[in-house]
Amino acid sequence: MSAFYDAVYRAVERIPRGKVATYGQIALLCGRPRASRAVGWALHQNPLPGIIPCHRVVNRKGGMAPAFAFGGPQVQRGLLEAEGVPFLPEGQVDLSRALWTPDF
DNA sequence: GGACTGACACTGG
DNA sequence: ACCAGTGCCAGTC
Repeated sequence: MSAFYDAVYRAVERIPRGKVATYGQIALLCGRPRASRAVGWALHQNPLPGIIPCHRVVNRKGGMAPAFAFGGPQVQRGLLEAEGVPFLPEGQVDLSRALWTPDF
């Protein structure tokens, strides 16, 4: 387990309820603006399910991975909707309103 | 140590 | 605006 992993998990946990963040955002918080892929890797490992809300992490399109883990995209959508995240009829997150901005 | 892979992002046509 | 190609980073073989 590398420090980068910890940084990724820390960033993901920082995402407030009702908001979502893109892999790029997480990578930026980790100090690697171009490590979006590595972020996906870290989340794929997901050694701490339950404390790591991976469902709050989406790609820049607001969608999700084709092979999501905890039961399928439908489950993620349900979790996000339960948190108050606005969804588009296309089945994607409305990044215009739900994108988390690490202001402080 | 080198090469391939993977839940992405960006630029160019 | 959409499709294709390239770049990035960390992990695993």
